[in-house]
Amino acid sequence: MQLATWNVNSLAVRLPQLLAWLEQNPVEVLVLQETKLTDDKFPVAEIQAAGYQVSWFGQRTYNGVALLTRAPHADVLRNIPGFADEQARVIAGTVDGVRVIGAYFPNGQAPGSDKFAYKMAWLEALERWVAEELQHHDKLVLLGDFNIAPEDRDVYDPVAWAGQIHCTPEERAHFQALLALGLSDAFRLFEQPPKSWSWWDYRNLAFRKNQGLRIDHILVSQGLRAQVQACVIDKLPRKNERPSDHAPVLVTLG
DNA sequence: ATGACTCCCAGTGGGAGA
Repeated sequence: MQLATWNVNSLAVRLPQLLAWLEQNPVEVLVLQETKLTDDKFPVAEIQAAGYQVSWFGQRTYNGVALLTRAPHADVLRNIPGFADEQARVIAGTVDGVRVIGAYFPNGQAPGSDKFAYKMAWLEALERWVAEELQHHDKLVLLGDFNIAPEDRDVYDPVAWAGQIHCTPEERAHFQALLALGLSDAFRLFEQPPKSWSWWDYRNLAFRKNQGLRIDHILVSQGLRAQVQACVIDKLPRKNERPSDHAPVLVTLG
């Protein structure tokens, strides 16, 4: 069973790339972020034609998430229960006995800003909710665009990025808090190439120079950890014409 | 270098992303 996450940065623009990618990577589960589509504009027919059952939750201009599964999924939740949020950032469902939570974490913009405070509040709410979900689901995967680089080795220039958004001690403490719930960073269960990133700035020829961050993650519960066989970042879509700035991340469960 | 690119909504520019 393969699960993947991909921030597509506008599904309206990236739909052809998504369908091509799914042909090459017929994963059982895919969560999308930054669809940037209101629900009435979601391309449900195209995605169903590709062989997926899909739930979606969007808004115009910003945010927007979706859950695609080959098998039927149930118990769909949109956003974090008990956390009033005007932004469409979370979609969860259960498929093949696995609780899947796809999330587009807030960017935070800059430490000290209102958006950073929102990010902190959102992270606290997420942790409370995931802790509760873990009480009901032994097999759980939390995956998406976390907008957090957990360690300096996840940053191409950790000195320049020290204390900057995605790299602040506060954000990294929240990432550790998620791990402390019993989740494991699937990517770090394996030897990985150094300088592995999941996002590269559109500017400055950053992809060509491999200047990026690892901010898209797949966290697995203890009940799944022994089943994790591989976790990789697929850089190929970043080489497309008009690519997303993020690459998909995939995990393989045995 | 307070930039660089891309997307969106807008409308001949500006905000946001990361």
